[in-house]
Amino acid sequence: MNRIFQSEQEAAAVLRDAGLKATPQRLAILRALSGDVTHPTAQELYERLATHFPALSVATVYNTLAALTRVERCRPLDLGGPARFDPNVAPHDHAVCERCGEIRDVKAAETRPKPRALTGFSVRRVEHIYRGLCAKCAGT
Amino acid sequence: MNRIFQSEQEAAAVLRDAGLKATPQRLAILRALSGDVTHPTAQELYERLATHFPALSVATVYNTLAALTRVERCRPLDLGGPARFDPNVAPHDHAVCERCGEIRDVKAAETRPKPRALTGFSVRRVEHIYRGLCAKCAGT
DNA sequence: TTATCAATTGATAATGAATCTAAATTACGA
DNA sequence: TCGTAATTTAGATTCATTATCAATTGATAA
Repeated sequence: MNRIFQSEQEAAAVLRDAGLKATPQRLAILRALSGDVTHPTAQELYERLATHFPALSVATVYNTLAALTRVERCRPLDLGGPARFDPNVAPHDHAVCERCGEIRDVKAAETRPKPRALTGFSVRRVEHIYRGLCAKCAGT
Repeated sequence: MNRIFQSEQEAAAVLRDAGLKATPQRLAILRALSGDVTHPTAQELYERLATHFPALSVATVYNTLAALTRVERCRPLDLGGPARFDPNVAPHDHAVCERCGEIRDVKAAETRPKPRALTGFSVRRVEHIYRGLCAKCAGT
């Protein structure tokens, strides 16, 4: 489970431990992303932060997300459309609603197929995407 | 298994049966894509065809691929980067080489987790992506 | 055949995501 | 406090994709 960084100190430590300078923009981005369950896009994060951080640039958001990814503090999701970012780096899967676009975390299925040898291909990680309708959109 | 359309007649029939006009550009695109195992991008298909079809426009390639997708004759793959198109619409998965980018079809794993009910989410289809290294890149 | 007409095409413009650039700023160890 | 490499920023740039719309064409009916 990923948690929100309560204090700047805590967030700053995370960045420094990863060998990244703890700039105010990075702190803001890290704190905004961590604990966010909605899998925001870079643009969404930017808009959310720009209000309280007028000088922030989109480029910085992209840069920071790339840095955080390198450092295993988040993970990009390619589900079609702009990349989304998941602060939960523990292995898990995703359910995507085909109507409203909601992306929900799914516990890694126990039935998760063993990364079998695919005749020559050495599997590093398996990714599962469940596509369908969320409760709301299924209208249950 | 997907096969190559030997004759234009055959390809034309496929299009008409799907309620699509059998234009020369569509025939060319359908025939180029069918039986292609490389999961080409729209751009790649365009370049391949443009040689023998100078008047072809990229827009037409995109339009046709969208039409073929609607009609279940191919399937777009979002794996990061430009969309790729798979003429194999039978359920199967993909192995993506993280070094060279090769995308290989993988028989739908028998171990494929049952689209379980995800507390409210109704799963329509499950997608698996195996990321790792292909035989060549693993340097075996 | 030929006429008709909606579907389709193609050139280009427009949009959107993401990266690059280069100059100005800044975090942080010495 | 300083020096320096890392970082930020605005804007330009690239690349993928969609939109626009006049001109063309496939399919059908006459």
